[in-house]
Amino acid sequence: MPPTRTAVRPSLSRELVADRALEIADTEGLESVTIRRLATELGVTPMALYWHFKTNDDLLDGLADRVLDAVELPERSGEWAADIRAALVALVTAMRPHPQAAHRVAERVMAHPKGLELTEAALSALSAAGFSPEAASYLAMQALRSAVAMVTADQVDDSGQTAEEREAHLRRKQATIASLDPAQYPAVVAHARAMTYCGDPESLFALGVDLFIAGVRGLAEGQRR
Amino acid sequence: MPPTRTAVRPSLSRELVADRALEIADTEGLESVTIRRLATELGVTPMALYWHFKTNDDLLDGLADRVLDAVELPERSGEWAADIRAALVALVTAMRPHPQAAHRVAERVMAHPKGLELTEAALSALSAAGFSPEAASYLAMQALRSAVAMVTADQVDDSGQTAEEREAHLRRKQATIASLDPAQYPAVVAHARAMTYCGDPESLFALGVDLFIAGVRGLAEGQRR
DNA sequence: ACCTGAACACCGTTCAAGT
DNA sequence: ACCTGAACACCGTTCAAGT
Repeated sequence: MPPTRTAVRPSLSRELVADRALEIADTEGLESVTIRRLATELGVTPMALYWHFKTNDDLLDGLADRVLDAVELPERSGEWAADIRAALVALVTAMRPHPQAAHRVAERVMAHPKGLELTEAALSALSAAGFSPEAASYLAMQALRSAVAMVTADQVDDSGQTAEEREAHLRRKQATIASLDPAQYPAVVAHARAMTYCGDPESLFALGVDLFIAGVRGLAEGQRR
Repeated sequence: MPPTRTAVRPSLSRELVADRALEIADTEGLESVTIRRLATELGVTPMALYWHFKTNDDLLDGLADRVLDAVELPERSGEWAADIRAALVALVTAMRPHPQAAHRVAERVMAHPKGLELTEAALSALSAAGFSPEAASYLAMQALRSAVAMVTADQVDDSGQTAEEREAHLRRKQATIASLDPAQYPAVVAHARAMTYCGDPESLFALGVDLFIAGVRGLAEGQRR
């Protein structure tokens, strides 16, 4: 019965495949996203995926695009600091559920309509703040990278591992730091707990945004001094 | 004549292998650093490298450590802003020749004596600035990520390619941006040139450092208000 | 201590073919 | 349009063995 064939295995689409790939990336890391692995999970031949994606790289782009698809564009207020903050928060919010994919997402920003909207908002805000095109461009890119930094801040490194592996890694790391010579690295040893466990992710997230905004504000004041 | 055997192929060492790996990473990207490829270049069996490195991951750690080895530790001045700036500049200076390895280097900072020295300087400076252990730890890590961002700023994405490929990619990107609808993305189109070509890397580098310092200074003032 | 050789289970990708 | 099958050239890694 050919009509119910889709009940057995719904035919693939670029979005469907990319979403499955994103799930793999979230749980096991980006480098677990392979054509062959993905094909097996989708119950399909590796070659089937080549109809939807040119290469494995293209697949990873598709995965990143799914994250950008979810960006909810902020409305402009006209106040430059508020606008650039809103753009930054919008991007970070979309990326937070997918820290493992963050780097890829950043690379795709200029190739995606939502990414371009965010960049547009950032650039016009920075221009309004008085920065030259060169400075504004650099700061916009730095905002992008700050967003990646915020999103990946909890996990000490973004080597793709499962959640349990990463926790174990964190514990090992804290033990290592705590066992350092306090005479040689007093501040590091004193910060062992704070460096590895983040009690309140929300407040650190806010701190990251504030840091960037404060930096831009400081530079802007210097600029027009 | 066994004594001159070393003239044909000097015996391997962890540092020698890592340095060759770093060269490959610099010219062709991190993912071109494979055990087999490296073995071929060194005129040796793939398995020979397993004597010096446990896994391919360990090899990449070794490569990153070579970058950190070259860090020249700044002397402390006692003024916190100057001290954290000096630490940031020291790290960026060491990483700049190796942008492709920057991410890996950042991950190794807490596992390397030079990295620990930098962290020690950053944490004690941030404590002196009045930040809590949690905030200081977060800002120190953000400094690290800012450093990575600065180093990789020129190359639009860090997908490992040769220098020529990256230039071509840049040109293509500029063309793409320039061909966007100016009605929809006026600021982006206006910044097409500034976004893709960086006239003076030094000044942008300075801007990145200034941005971070200004941000920390702004937060510190808010903190003790 | 330091390196070789054979083997295994992965991987991306091309080409030709099926429906 | 959408997918299969066989094949090729890579890859990391284990195990046993050589000197």
